[in-house]
Amino acid sequence: MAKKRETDLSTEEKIIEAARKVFTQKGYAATRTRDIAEEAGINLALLNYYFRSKEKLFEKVMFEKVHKLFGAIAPVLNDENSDLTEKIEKIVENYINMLVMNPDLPLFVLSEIKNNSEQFGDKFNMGKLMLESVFARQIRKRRPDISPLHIIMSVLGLVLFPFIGRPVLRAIGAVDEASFMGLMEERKKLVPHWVAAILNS
Amino acid sequence: MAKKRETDLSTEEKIIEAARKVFTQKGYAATRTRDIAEEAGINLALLNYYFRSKEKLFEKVMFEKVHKLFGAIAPVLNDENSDLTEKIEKIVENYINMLVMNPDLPLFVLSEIKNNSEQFGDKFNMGKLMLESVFARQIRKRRPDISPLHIIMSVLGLVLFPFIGRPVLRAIGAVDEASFMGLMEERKKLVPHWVAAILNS
DNA sequence: AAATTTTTTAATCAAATGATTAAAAAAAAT
DNA sequence: ATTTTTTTTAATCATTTGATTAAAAAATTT
Repeated sequence: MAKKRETDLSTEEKIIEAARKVFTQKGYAATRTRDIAEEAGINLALLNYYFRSKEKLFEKVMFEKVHKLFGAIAPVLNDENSDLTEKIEKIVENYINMLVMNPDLPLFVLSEIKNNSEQFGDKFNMGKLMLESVFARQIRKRRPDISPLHIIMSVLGLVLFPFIGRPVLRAIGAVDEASFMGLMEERKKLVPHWVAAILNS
Repeated sequence: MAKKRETDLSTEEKIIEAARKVFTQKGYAATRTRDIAEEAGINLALLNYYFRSKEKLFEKVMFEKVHKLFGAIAPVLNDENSDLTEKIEKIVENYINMLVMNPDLPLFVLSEIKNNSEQFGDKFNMGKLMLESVFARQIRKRRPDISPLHIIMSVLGLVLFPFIGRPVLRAIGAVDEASFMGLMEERKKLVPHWVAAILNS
């Protein structure tokens, strides 16, 4: 049995890096394995040698992306040592910092999940887990009169939607890249204020 | 030259109705013309007889969908006879009423625009038009200290995002169809309140 | 250095898919 | 009723695309 050489990792990493780029840019269905191979600068057969199929490669990329998207909120959900205000500040900051580096992430992940929602059914109790989290409990305590889902959807909408709508805003010439990112920086402070106002309304 | 018969419209309408359904459900790339033909209960060649190609058929559907999505906000933008509060109420109500009937619309349109943003470049000044609308002017008057884009993104985020995130919420078992729609009904009253709170914050 | 294992490639396959063609069926016009 | 036009279908094409195979090249082991 041979040891792994640097080139092994390098080639495999070149392929998956290309896959990240092309899948995120065009979606699963519109991506051709040849696109990925070309982007990685390797032969098509090599892609199937390292990963068994387009779907297997996609699953790897998708797994990463899903974790990146939900990783911004997950560690905050059950933190017993922060209050509601602090949690919201943390979620907003985590998300915007990550999304500025990965602006296409939400639209990619949400689209692919919609087209393949069965695969995410194994996380059957993730919904319950979210609604029984410390975060949800703190929301309920502050506003027993409305569903915590309303607040969660609102926070996520205020933070994620600009990135989801960004392609349209850019297409119609409403913002350029630089000013969009400037607005997102502003939103790190604005959104927590606004959510506080919502919780008091 | 022969007159058009009822069957003409009926067949053409059967095809485009099937196209609406399949394209919206699976997106352009994942849709096969055979799927549409089967859904319409007609021969594949007939699809190419009525519409010249998959792309032409898609353009027809896409045009409708884009207009449906932006039609909920467009007539309100330049209404001189309503104040900011009334406009927000109207936008929220229009949108939620329409989205309850077309929950997949936003994710579909935003995804397809992202993958084909060149085609929407002809509406080059639509961005300027939006930022010079009566609506934008009224926002600026109320809050000269922040970009009206912040408020517009926030209203749209609060209204559209729940529908964009719905596939995930359903996949993780956080809501069933009925309770989701119930929440959206509640949001018709909640979101205008919240936006008012944001504007005062 | 020789043998073995791992990596890479060129060539090719088989299935899927958008589209066309030629002919039949139906409808409309004469 | 006959002719002409329009609609529909079955069969087929050509291209694309995911995947495989057999052989070469490179690296590793012995």
